[in-house]
Amino acid sequence: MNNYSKQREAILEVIKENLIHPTAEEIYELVIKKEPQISKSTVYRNINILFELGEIKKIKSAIGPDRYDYSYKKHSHIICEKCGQIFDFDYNFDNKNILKKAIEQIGKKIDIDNIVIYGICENCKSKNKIKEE
Amino acid sequence: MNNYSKQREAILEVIKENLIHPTAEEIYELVIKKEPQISKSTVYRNINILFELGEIKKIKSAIGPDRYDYSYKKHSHIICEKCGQIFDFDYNFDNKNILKKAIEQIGKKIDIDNIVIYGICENCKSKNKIKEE
DNA sequence: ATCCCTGCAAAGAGTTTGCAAGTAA
DNA sequence: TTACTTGCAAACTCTTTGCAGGGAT
Repeated sequence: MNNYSKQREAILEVIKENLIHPTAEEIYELVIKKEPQISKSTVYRNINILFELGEIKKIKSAIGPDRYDYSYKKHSHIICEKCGQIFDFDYNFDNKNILKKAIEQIGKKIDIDNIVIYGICENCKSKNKIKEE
Repeated sequence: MNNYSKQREAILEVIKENLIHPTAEEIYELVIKKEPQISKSTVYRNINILFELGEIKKIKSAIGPDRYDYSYKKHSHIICEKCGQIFDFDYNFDNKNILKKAIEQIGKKIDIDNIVIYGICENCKSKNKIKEE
C-alpha cells in the first residue's frame, strides 16, 4: 500500500488549501479542476487512505455527508445539530484528566484523537423561537 | 404535530430500556416484538421526531449508521474510530468556560448539547501494532 | 514481475418520501 | 372533520466494490 499517484497528491492539496471542511463531493468538485479525468471512487478511496494515514481528520457532521479537515494543527470542532455548520474551535481540554477518568469508567486506555461539541447555534435557536410563538 | 400513537410509545420504550446505543435497525428489531406490524419507516420517522423533541440523543458513530440514546441523564460518549464502539462517559466539562471561548472565537452563542470524544481504543491500538510488525 | 493505482459502472448501506388509508383530538 | 400517523414501496443520498487496464517500484 501507498504508491505515489498524482491523484492522491491533488486530493491532499485540495484538502490542505480548502479549510472549509469539504465533503467528499466538494473535494471531488475542487480536485477535478486539477485532474479533470479523476473519478469519484478515486476520491473516496484516497480520502479513506489519507484518513487511515492520519493526514486528514474525518468530521461526522450532524447533517449530511462526512466532512474532512487537514490535520495540520490540533483543534476541536463545534457542530450545529440543526444546520450542520462546523466551526473550528481551539480549546485546551484537560486530556490527562479525561484519560484518567476514562480509564476509571470504562477500564480501557483510549488514544484521544479529537473532541467534538454538538449543539445549537444562535441562528437556529432564534429560528425555533419564532416557530414556537 | 405530536398525536399519540402506540408505535411511537413502543419505540421510546425500547430506547429507554436498551441502553446499548441501538441503531435504527436494532430499534426496529426490538420494537417489532411489541408491535409486530410496525414498519421501518415508522421507526425512522419517530426516531427523528423524538430527536427533535429532545427525548433522545443522536450519536454520530465513527462507523456505520447513527445510534440513539435516551436523554435521561447528561453524559458524554467516547467513540472508537476503528471499531465504532461507544462508551458512556461521565465528565464534568467546564461548559461555562467552553461557551465563553466559543463566543470569543466564533462570535456566536452555542447551546451545548453534548460532547463526543473520538479516539482509538486499546484493542484496536494493539491490533495495529501487530500489523506493523 | 509484482503490487498498487486508476476509471467506470454496478452494487450496497442507510434513510427519506409519496401515497392512500387509518387513528387521534 | 381536520390534522397527524401508519405501512408499503419506491426513491434518494452517500459510499464501497469488482473489474480490467495502467503506472510505480
